[in-house]
Amino acid sequence: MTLNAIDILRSNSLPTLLEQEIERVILGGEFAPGDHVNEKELALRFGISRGPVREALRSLDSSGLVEQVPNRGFFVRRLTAAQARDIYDVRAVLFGLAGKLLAERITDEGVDQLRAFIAEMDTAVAANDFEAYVKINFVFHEFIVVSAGNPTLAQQYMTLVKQLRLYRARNLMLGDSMHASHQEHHAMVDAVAARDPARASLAHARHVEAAKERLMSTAPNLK
Amino acid sequence: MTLNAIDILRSNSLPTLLEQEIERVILGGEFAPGDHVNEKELALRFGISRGPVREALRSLDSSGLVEQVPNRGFFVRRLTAAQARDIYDVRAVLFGLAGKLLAERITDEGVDQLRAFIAEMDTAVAANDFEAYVKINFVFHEFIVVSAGNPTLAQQYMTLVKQLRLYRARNLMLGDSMHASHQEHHAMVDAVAARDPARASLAHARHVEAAKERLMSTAPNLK
DNA sequence: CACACTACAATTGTTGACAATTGACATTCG
DNA sequence: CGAATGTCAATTGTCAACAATTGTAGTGTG
Repeated sequence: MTLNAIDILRSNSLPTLLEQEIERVILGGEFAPGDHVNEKELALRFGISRGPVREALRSLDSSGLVEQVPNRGFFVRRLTAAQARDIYDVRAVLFGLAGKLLAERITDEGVDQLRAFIAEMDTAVAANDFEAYVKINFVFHEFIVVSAGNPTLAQQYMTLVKQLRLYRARNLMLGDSMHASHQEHHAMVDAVAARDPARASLAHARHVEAAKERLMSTAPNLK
Repeated sequence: MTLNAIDILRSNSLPTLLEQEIERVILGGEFAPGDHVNEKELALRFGISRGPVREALRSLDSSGLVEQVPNRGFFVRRLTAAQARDIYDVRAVLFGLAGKLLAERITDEGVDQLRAFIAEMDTAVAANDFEAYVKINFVFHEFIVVSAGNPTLAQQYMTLVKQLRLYRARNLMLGDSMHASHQEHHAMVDAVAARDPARASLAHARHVEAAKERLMSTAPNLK
């Protein structure tokens, strides 16, 4: 089901669309953490005035992806290791809640979908296709928090996932991390399929905690 | 320690200050959920142009306090009972984490401060001074999440607390709720003072869950 | 050579103007 | 009388212009 252009404009204004586009540009790696985000260039690039660009950047500031410095402009947020750790801790409890809610409400079709994600990631792991794994992993996580049925939870969780991409972009995931990570995915889905909220909550939270430890062990610097 | 005017402007731009001011106006009850937030009037009121007002409102949109409708403007967010429940669920796990972290790192001075808050609320409860209780309660909660030492947690938690004020503004807290609420505060602080992370986590999460039940039992409508 | 000062281009912060949209009200028609 | 249409004021969305700020480069001095 696709929206036509009129419907798109009816439900989105320029700053909203811009926000998504700039977010894509930032998280896509075109900007590094700490990079200056030039309003004028962005306005030229999208063929619009600076007003809506500033509005979009304000939103991204609130989402924690950029930081505004008065009279100097917006900069892609730079995360310290300590900040990344903090974000992971919050993300872990949120994901634990998502796992619990999911186990309480999952449908048979939902379990099938989760298994399908697992199979896709199995394939990527077997082929050592890191890039494919990361993509499916993102969609898998998003599916989980959206399916948990609590929009506030999904929004807060995805905000943190995006913030962490600012940190992870600097640190490559190692192959054995991918394997370990995926073992945890199996455990998560097994718990959900068993409709065991406590086990699912624990498996989900532990997955994020383990991801934190894996990431921090490959990036020991505190600053 | 007060900043002089130059320092304030150095570290804040107009939209940032405006955001805080508009937030105060909204949460202070001047606007009801669903009310239209008129850019032009706000600009006149603060003696500035509409540009910075729009930027500030964009931020508040990202924080979930207002909602933007294309070509119609910004409206104070209206929460359904189901949405409020979702927010409470997320808030509960966050507060649980805050309690755990606090129990792990609280100082003797910190415990004294918590006890001081409790004493103040004891006084308010004994005097049936609901208004004073609500104020101290807010500061008490803020102190807890800030003292937990995880800025991401504090920011996400306070964002949810503010959002819930949009819902609670419509529902008065009853006297017995205040008494029950405060019993839970005692349990929370006892667990933290005992440096028992698991007990503190449980007490904090339960407090928010109980607050949810109290609020929902006084507002049965789902819309 | 290092530091201080000056000039200036680039950028940010804000403003007021104009075009587009919407809701409220009045008028017309069946 | 109710529904449809037209009008218009208020407001939103965006733009370009201007003032203010900042960083950089060049120059002068000890």
